[in-house]
Amino acid sequence: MKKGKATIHDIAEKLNITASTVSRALNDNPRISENTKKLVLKMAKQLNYQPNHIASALRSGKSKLIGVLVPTANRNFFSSVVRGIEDIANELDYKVIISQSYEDSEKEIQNIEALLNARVDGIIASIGKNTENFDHFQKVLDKGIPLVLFDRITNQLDVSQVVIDDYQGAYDTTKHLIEVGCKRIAHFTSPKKINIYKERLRGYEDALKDFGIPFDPELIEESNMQLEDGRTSMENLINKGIVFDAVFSSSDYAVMGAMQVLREHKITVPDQVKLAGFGNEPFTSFTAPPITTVDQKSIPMGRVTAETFFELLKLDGKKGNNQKTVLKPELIIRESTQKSN
Amino acid sequence: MKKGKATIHDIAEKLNITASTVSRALNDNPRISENTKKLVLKMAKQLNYQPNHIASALRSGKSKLIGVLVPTANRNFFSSVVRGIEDIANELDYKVIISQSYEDSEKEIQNIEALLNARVDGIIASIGKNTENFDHFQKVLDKGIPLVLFDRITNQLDVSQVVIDDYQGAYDTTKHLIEVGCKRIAHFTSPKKINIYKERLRGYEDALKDFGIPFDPELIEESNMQLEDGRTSMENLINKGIVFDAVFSSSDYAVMGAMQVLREHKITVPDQVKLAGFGNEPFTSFTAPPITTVDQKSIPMGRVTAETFFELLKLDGKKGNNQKTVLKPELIIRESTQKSN
DNA sequence: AGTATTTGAGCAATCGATTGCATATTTATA
DNA sequence: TATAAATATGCAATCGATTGCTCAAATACT
Repeated sequence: MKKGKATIHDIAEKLNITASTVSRALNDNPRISENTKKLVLKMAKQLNYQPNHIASALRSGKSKLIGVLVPTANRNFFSSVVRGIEDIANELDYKVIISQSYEDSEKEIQNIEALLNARVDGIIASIGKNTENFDHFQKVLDKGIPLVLFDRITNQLDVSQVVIDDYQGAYDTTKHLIEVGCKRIAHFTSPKKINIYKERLRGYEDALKDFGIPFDPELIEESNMQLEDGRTSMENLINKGIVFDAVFSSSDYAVMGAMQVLREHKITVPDQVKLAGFGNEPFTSFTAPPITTVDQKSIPMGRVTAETFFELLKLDGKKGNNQKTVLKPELIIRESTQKSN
Repeated sequence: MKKGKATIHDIAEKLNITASTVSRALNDNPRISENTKKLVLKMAKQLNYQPNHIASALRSGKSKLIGVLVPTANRNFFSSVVRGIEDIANELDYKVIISQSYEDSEKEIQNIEALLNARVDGIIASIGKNTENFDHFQKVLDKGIPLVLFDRITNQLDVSQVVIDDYQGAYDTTKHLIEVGCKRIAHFTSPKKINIYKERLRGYEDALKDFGIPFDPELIEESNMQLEDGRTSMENLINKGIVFDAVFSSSDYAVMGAMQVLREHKITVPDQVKLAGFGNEPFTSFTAPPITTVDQKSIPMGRVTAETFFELLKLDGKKGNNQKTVLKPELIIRESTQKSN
């Protein structure tokens, strides 16, 4: 078959009208009569007409593509956010290009470049952990291209953003640990510049303060927050002989590592040490015992992010006020923080 | 700023040559002198020229976009395959549009439609579990658009595909269980039409046969293979009073569920029952005990799939022989199948 | 020197849809 | 019944890059 390419011209020809009319009819332009629209639609169906988005993108300057940049699609949180974004985007007839930075600054820069080259109408991004320079994002803003950041944000950019209340999540978790009797709560955090870890640390500190528990810097372990790092952190605590009865980790992965090390040392969870993570990665519910964690409301976050994005898009380059949305996280209490007898 | 749009015309003007020459120079066309090329490249850099892929796509009919359709990007296996694909694609200056079917046939059809509408140059896909009708893929083939399937394939389509040797993986795993002393090995599988589960079942059966262990249909549990299904399957076995000393599950998720139920029943792993999964999802290494599983070589699979795809692309619609690549899986032996004393 | 080749570059059409600016036909208003 | 206003459609340029064809100049070959 000859590439079944029906164009608006073919429709026009059959109907003895012009392509402009067909184009307008298809776009439901009010200047076209209902009758003509009906005819055009019918003929379009009959010819199995498929609009050529490329042509339309070229002329209109709108590609109907959104670039989504995430550190990795492989994390439940990110893939769920993406799903939320897709839900909204697809409703509005936009497609989503996902690209992954793998927490690599260099790749992040390249990906932004590539997305712009693909002529996306805008970008939704979550910043890689190791990114400390934000010029590539600033460039996007400078070009007047809609940009929304979610979760991994920075305040070095004047940009719309959607986050959860990391402070609150951390505060609630720490409070919960205190309420189940913990007095020496270790905290795993990251030395990286991204806000989320700082906020979680702050929530932890404030909860301690509010409940009259002294903050002890010895209980803070900084790392890259992967599973292996969690193991190392836990081994550090144990080897240094530091006394602790709980760990609140800013990452589920790290707390998982900690749990492994505890088990190897025959230290029981939750009896001797209670554990809480952050992120509600699926595996936290699989483990024995299942791990208390903070749900980041990923799908709502995706939807809100997309909505914010589309509002920005509507402004069409006109500078509006940047929106900053903060979603409430949810503490998911599981066995790992069960009160000991 | 005025959308900093430098076009080939701008370059041409500055250099007092025509756009055609610029275009050819940029594409390294042999009909253009080295000298001119050098000048063009220099001016392009100077004007910060960014090629408009949309325009080029319209004219050339090549969008340099590949549509990748996966059930969910949220699974380590799929996201790793995607990563492998991206690696190769980016090297060749192609971008990847990921779209997720969420194992929903309807969404799968829509996504294929959307990808075609986005004028991707071709599609790489893994079929959703619930898909039993393949017309939408056939349509892609009929249009002469390159299509490569990986992992979740079907033999109802005449198409290039990349899989791992599921049979071998299952055979090796079963053999391993037999070698560590198991005689009553249950198998979790799916009733779905996709090949992978059938092949794994076949590998399981053949290994039993080769080692003189009778096949017992009572030991086969069919389900959708999610964590919950694994729980149910395990409960079924226990409730029916079926004797078994191992489970080989075609899914890591299901085996995880089984492990939970075993623990609840105070049945120890690996002493009383040994467990093996399939997929090498990261969490299988987190659990206590870590679970023996089969690694599906996801990144190589992605790379091979992409390579197959690009070969197809080179044929440019000319019917070549469909390639079928089978990769060797790797049995990852962990504590859950440790020989009992 | 005279014709044949090769080399380098320009012209203009094209990809398919969109859109500002007419124009023609009705309908409404004075 | 003119004239203004509204309605429905056409014309032609345009988005930016690509490409078949043509042509001039330079080089090669009897």
